[in-house]
Amino acid sequence: MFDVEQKAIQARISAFCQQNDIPETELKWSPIPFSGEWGISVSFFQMASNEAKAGKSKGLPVPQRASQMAEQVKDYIGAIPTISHIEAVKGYLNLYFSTPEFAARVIGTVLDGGSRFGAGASKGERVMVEYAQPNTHHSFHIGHARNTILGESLARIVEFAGFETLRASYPGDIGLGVITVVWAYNKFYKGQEPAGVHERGQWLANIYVEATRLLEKKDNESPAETALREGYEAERREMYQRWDAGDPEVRQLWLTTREWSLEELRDILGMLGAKIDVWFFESEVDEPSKAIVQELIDRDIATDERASGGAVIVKIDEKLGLTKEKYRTNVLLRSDGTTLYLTKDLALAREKFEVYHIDRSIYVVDVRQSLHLQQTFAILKLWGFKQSEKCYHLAYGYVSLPEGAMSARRGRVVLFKEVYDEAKNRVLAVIEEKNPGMPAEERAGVAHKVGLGALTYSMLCVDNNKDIVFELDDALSFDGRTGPYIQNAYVRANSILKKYRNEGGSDAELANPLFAHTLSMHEIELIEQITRFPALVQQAANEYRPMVIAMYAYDLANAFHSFYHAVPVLQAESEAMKKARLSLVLAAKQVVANALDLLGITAPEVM
RNA sequence: GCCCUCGUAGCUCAAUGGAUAGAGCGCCAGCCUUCUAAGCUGUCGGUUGUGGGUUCGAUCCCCGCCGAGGGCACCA
Repeated sequence: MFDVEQKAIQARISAFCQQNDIPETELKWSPIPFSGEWGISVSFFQMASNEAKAGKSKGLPVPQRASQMAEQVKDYIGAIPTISHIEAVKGYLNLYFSTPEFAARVIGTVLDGGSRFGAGASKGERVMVEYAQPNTHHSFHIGHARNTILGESLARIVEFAGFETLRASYPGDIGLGVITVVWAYNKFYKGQEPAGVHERGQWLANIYVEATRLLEKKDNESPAETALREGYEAERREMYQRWDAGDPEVRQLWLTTREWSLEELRDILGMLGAKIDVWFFESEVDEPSKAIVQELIDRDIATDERASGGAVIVKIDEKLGLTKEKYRTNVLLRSDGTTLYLTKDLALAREKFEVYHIDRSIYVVDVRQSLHLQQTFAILKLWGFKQSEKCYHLAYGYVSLPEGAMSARRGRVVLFKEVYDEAKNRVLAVIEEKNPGMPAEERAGVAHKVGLGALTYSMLCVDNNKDIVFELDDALSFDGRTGPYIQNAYVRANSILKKYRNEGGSDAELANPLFAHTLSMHEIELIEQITRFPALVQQAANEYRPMVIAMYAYDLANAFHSFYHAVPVLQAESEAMKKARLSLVLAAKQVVANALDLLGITAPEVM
């Protein structure tokens, strides 16, 4: 936002270096640690060090020389328009902005940009974010929620940063676990169907737990129990074979129950604000993946050991010419000719490249699959896809419970829907306590937004690589560094603006603010936070880290809350000051909304 | 055995080569007759696991050690 000033200063420093025989050094710009004023700074340590290394030392230790350079540059630069004053301190050159001009420029830019403020120019690249890969016929638990929340936020961030973005979901709709449910449903519950999308989905998940128990070998089994269990096992195996052969009856059962799961999944994705563009079903990449195997054998990438009773494998390290083991060897096709996860991921990747023409591919997948994905990318490279260089595994730590790992098979999970319902109830209780005047018809909507805001933020404010132990009270906290804290900043800004409008004010009057008054520390801090947003969007997108935005949203809200508390807006001393501050409130509200939107969080107008 | 991630305040986490390592929670003390107290202000709290190295400068980069978690061909 201050490119013009920065470049002008940079040019002056360059000239200074040439005149004084100092080797040119790339300058590192950073904000000045906040001291009640506002500006940018540049350090001279690197330059002093380079000078010494080039044998042009002026006989001073680097830190002293850096200080000296800062002093000299300060005198050399002279006055710069819109920079109010310059100081040299401890090897840094600090340039302070002329606040009235900069404040007006910043607020004007935000109000012009609106919901697009902070968005980057088009990158000319198409990126696909693959997330939301739950198995069908199972439950959508809090671990899936982390995946989906992270993926959706990342998709919003890269899109906002300037990438054309496609969101992809890859449900695991086939496999032994799925068949287990179909078998048990068919055997024990055929024809039944609970009412309600979520009730039905959870009911299916319970069937899975029950079926797993029936099929599991127990200690001290009686011969009769063993026979029964083995009978079940044979039925399940037969059902899988019939599915594989395309048996219409089994396929119909599978499709019907699958649709129940997908209905629930779509409902949950809707709640989380995730709009999936492309659905890949595991069952649909199975056949294409088999064809790939032959191609890879023909091209001598894969090794066919089936003749000797083995499988089709890829010796990845060997093919890449690596001497140290890194990607190791993996199986592409079982000895019985059936495909594996890796096989399907290859087929899927090819479809992404050839059908959707993506340049960049992001996989939001549990950290435990790191090796698998590195292997996938390595094989894609061997296969000749140059996009493999731009495949990225966004690995995130898994979510466990205080009592240990979650297990869908054992029914030891915390369901997303349960947490969501609890979140809403807790928000409703807080509304009853703090805002009893809120109309009844408004409460459900606010509870939805704030409850999900709390949960979503708790998932995003931790770096992806951290494991999370899920504690309901922590995830649904409304105080401190939380979603509701940030939403509340939005609500308070809205509240001021609402009152202003009710008193006959219009937003048009705020469009071109003049900051003629001496700005308080709180106003400056708030404006400074606002200016950081566009650069942080780019950083978050480059690093694939929604947490960057999550941290920022809190800092911004924090600056607003402090401002709100300390600085009167509608009661400002003068009309001009009131207008300027209202513009600032309007801009702050906009940026809070933009940042929250990138996190997949909606701010309510009241709470 | 090999590979990956991590180790920062009592707890949960930021800071990815720069100025005095920051927040939240918890504890303690203040602030609602004023735009929403889901808030604000203040206090307490640190040998950044450990030993070296690189650098003008290291929580950050490199090496060793200690500790925690995860992964390593016919599961996904």
